[in-house]
Amino acid sequence: MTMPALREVPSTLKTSAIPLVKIESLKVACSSCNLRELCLPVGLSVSDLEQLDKLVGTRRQVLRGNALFRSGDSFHALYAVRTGFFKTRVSSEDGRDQVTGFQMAGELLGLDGISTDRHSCDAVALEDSQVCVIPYEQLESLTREFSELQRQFHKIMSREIVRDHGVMLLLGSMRAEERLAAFLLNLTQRLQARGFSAAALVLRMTREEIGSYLGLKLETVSRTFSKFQDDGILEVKQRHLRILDLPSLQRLVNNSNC
Amino acid sequence: MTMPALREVPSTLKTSAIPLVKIESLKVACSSCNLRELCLPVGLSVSDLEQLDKLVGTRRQVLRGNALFRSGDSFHALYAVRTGFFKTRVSSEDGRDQVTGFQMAGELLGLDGISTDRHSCDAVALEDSQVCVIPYEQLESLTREFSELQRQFHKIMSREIVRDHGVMLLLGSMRAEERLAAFLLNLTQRLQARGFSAAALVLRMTREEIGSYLGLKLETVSRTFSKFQDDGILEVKQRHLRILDLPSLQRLVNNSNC
DNA sequence: CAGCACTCTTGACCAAGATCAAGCTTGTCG
DNA sequence: CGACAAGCTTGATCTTGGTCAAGAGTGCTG
Repeated sequence: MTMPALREVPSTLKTSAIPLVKIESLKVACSSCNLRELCLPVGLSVSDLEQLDKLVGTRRQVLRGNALFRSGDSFHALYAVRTGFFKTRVSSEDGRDQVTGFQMAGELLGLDGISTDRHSCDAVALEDSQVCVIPYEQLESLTREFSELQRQFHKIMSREIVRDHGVMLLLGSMRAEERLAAFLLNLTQRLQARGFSAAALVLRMTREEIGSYLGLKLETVSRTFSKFQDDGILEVKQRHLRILDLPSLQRLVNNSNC
Repeated sequence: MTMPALREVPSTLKTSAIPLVKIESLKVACSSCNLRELCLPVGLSVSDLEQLDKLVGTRRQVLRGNALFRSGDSFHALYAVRTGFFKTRVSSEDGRDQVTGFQMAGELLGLDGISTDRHSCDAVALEDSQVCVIPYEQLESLTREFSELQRQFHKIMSREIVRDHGVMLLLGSMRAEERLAAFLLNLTQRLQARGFSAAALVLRMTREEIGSYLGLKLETVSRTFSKFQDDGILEVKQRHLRILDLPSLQRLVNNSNC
């Protein structure tokens, strides 16, 4: 599998400046989407699902390196990743970036925008991707009518808060090896839930992006990968990983100080 | 002002084991609460507010060192801090804690519980406190009827997500002085929004709790306080702080590398 | 195909913050 | 009042991960 260099497209060319590719022809209804057990529709009845189908009309393609939205963009919709892979990041005024998450198929993007009607982070595609557009006004109306959808939506927001707390725990109290191990375990769990092998994976992000997410420098990420390889825990070939000793990884995360 | 030692009450005595003090006599309706411009009611019409009054019936007192809820407790209600001060914390399996936030009057606790119907963090009172109990089932029903309340509730959840991203940025990319400066600025802003002086404040938490929140050890927090005092930025007397040079603090957060 | 841009790896060295330890302050309680 | 317990400060030392630098791998592009 080829993995060409990801050059970020200059900011001026991003988001609204790029003609949005809408893909109505390839329309797939939520009710027949193979992600419906992972995405917004989880737990919905057939009739609720039909309502959701009316809501999620358009899809949008985002090419690698382009932003789905950027900090400051006005907020109109949530996005469900249909194919591909994203990162989200926040920036401080003095230009420092922090990757706040990586999103794969079935995961929701844009919840940050609800609070102020403007997005407060960037969402950038790490490979050519497609998202389902969920107009927010309409979603709010629909959740007022269908309590199961409302419940599911609230759970998704709450889950994001819980996830963020987990990242804080990682950033605030784990050492480099523990952070990387926790990251890898989380990735493989999510890939497994999508039917991929738990043992072999291809990273979609650079060492620098992993480092930013984990509060480490790229050199430390690289060294830690090498150490895991030396210890027989991983096989690392650039972005291709094979997990050789899952229990060791789990031990690193749980029994860290032993 | 006295500040007696905070001994944490043993876990077995907490939450449900302690007879909950319900304070119906002191009932204050949301519509006449002096926190209504900071709390859930923000932006609601008079008629919506009257609905909210019906929902928020009981209050509950939580004494210093006691938990309002703990990780694993089943989730029934959100809580709005009416008086006092809380911390929330998550724990990893191997016993490490991470303080994920400090909550003061008007702020909401318990959003973490929505995702799995169980709380995933502890909320502990740092001083004797009172909270308004917001039964969650009823809140959901009410938000289906009143779109302004719905909108406000969603904004609060989203704001929590955005706040968490800010903490990740802090934990992932700032140095000790910057972290403490950012923490102090955040605290004073929130105190100011509640009508307190921006220049003088009394910390409700220990150095260790600040350290946990900021991903630092208590000694580092203490040393950094001392450094700020030596630099003429702060006056530090145990938990009593006076901010002498606000611009310097702001510069520390923004122009960190200059 | 050559050159380039980007990413990754590795080594040498450095520094921020952790750890360990001692002593001090403040408030509690018998 | 005196002893004790928490919490805080400060010093000395150590460790982890950051910084700087060089070089190698990979794939794109002219």
